[in-house]
Amino acid sequence: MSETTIHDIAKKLNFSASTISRALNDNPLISDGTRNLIKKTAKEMGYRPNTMAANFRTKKTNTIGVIVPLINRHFFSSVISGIEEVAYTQGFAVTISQSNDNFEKEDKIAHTLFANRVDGLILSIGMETTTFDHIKLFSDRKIPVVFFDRIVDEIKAHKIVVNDFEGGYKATKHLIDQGAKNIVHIGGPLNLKIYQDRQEGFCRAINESSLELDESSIINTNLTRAEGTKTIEKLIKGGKKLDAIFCGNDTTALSVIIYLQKNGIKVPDDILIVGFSNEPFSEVVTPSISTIKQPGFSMGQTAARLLINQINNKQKITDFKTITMPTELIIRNSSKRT
Amino acid sequence: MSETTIHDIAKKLNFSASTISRALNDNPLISDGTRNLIKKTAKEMGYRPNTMAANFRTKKTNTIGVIVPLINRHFFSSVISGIEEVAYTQGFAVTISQSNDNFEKEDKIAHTLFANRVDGLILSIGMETTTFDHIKLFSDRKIPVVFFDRIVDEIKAHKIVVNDFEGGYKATKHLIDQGAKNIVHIGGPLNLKIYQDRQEGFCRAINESSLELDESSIINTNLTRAEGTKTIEKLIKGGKKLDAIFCGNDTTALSVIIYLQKNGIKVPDDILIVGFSNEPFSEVVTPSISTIKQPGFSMGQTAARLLINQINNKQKITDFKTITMPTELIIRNSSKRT
DNA sequence: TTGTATGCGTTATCAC
DNA sequence: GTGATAACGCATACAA
Repeated sequence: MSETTIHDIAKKLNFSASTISRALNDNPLISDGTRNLIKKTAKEMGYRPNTMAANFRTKKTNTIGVIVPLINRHFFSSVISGIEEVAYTQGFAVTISQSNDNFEKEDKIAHTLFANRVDGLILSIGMETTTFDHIKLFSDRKIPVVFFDRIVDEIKAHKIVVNDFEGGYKATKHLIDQGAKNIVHIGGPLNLKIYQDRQEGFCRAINESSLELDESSIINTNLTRAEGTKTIEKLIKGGKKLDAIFCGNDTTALSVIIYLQKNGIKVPDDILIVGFSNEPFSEVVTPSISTIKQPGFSMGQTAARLLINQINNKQKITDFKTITMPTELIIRNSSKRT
Repeated sequence: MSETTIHDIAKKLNFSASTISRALNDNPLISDGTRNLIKKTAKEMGYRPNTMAANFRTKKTNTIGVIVPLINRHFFSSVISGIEEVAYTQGFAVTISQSNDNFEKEDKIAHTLFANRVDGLILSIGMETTTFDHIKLFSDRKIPVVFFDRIVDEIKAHKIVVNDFEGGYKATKHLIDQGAKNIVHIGGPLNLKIYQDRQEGFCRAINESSLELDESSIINTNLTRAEGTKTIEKLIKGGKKLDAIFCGNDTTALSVIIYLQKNGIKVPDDILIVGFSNEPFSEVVTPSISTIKQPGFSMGQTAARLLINQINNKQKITDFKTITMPTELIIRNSSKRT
């Protein structure tokens, strides 16, 4: 019933447990003969290493903790997929949690992951998160942390982002190039840097053009489908003059398009729309949504590589880099002036 | 530098380590006074329990292992999301891996999860998997296993599936009710039981009606976008008489719709379409795609609840149940006879 | 090249 | 109620 341990093998072979341990870990001190014998016997006896015991002993879990706002979302599951792929080849397990954009949950998850002594943490913070003690828990103790997408300035760590500024700029510039004169930006909450950056990209593009930057043309929401609908409704019913909208994500773009269509306003004929993220649906809705592509999978790969490097190279890192992945403007029908 | 342990607290408070341990674990033997004192001091000293040590001692990791073919896919990420949600509320962590439908990887993942002594395993097997020693590793040692979606007959365990037969039946019946006379089924590879079942549902519905079941009306593909396009092209160019198609998944339905629209054939006016899975895009494309909803999220929840029940109730289970989650026909525009 | 001794931090079994 | 002690399975410093 009970699992065989290295002691069982030792007894059977008249070796000491340390020899068994060394042989199984390919320690070069052990002679080929005994190593082979030990490995063979271990297999015969159905030996399965108790990683828990080894972890406890070595204070290494070979586990990476991941916190995302929501697993079930294309961008995040792509990132997770990329993380898992790299982690697997490097012998790391991946423990995943979702914060649901709820600070309390994020905080609790972080503490749990810490208590489980994950070797490193990769995360994208939730929308409510404004304090970072739960992250400092890790960084203070030299446990590597890598941020992606929704990053945090206050904490020194490697960060993987897409160039949100560039994305916002490109999207807006494209609308201007299409002849839009009154462009509205429905953006995300400004406590998240990505939404700040997208918004700044928007502002820059406007300012570089001959258009006026109008405060009332920037609305910040939580970028859900419901909020998107409410926001566009308020704009339209309020008589806001607009001929183009740069939305902070595709979901918002979608809700806006649906609302407009329902109310007899044509996209792109009357109002041009650009979204952000290249969600799978954006390609196939009618009209297809112009958007900014974020390379989720390779962001995950990069994050994992960076983190594992830190885990393996114990020497402390002095210069943390922020890797900015390029964005790509995908022009589809929602923004094509006919 | 080093973490404070229960011994540090014990020394400071002149208690024994056991008392600290008991107090921290709310053992009723400890008096309220000392418990409060200990908890307060623990907090002050920044004590963080070393879960690794506790796990090692108790042989419980409070961790659930999950293996899916591909994380980055809506159905699977939904299931994972459901698993995580339940696991979190019950105090379990979730370790996730993707097999990429590769047997070797699946095997290696299973062994790693076992070595890490996960308390239970939830999985959907890969397309290449035909032997199950890597799963028996768990079941032989009474470590609970729950299968979902792609299940295995050979192993006794709880299983969560959707009723694919019922789904196929409902979809086809709906088309018949809409007045379709020549219905084609573009189905998936028959080595996977789920596609067999969907196809059987199709056949049953046809047979129960006044329509003839025509062998040439069933085409099996790998259900990719490209295959879908090729298949519908061949049908149309071949002059196949058809007024409705039941597609094995939404992706195929989408590719069929796009092809038909490009070729001046109207959906649903000329040809009715029903898909399968309720992918996010199916709701928002034009025409919106009628489909069969698979409750991924609640499948994940159910799987996690079942697994955690087994983990907590040590007594061995004799009757394993296969839970068949109901499918839901979602009627949208692609199949509404106008 | 192999063996001996020790300890990781916690919980469980006794004892008092 | 609380304390002393052992044990979980493994890896490693030190010895031989």
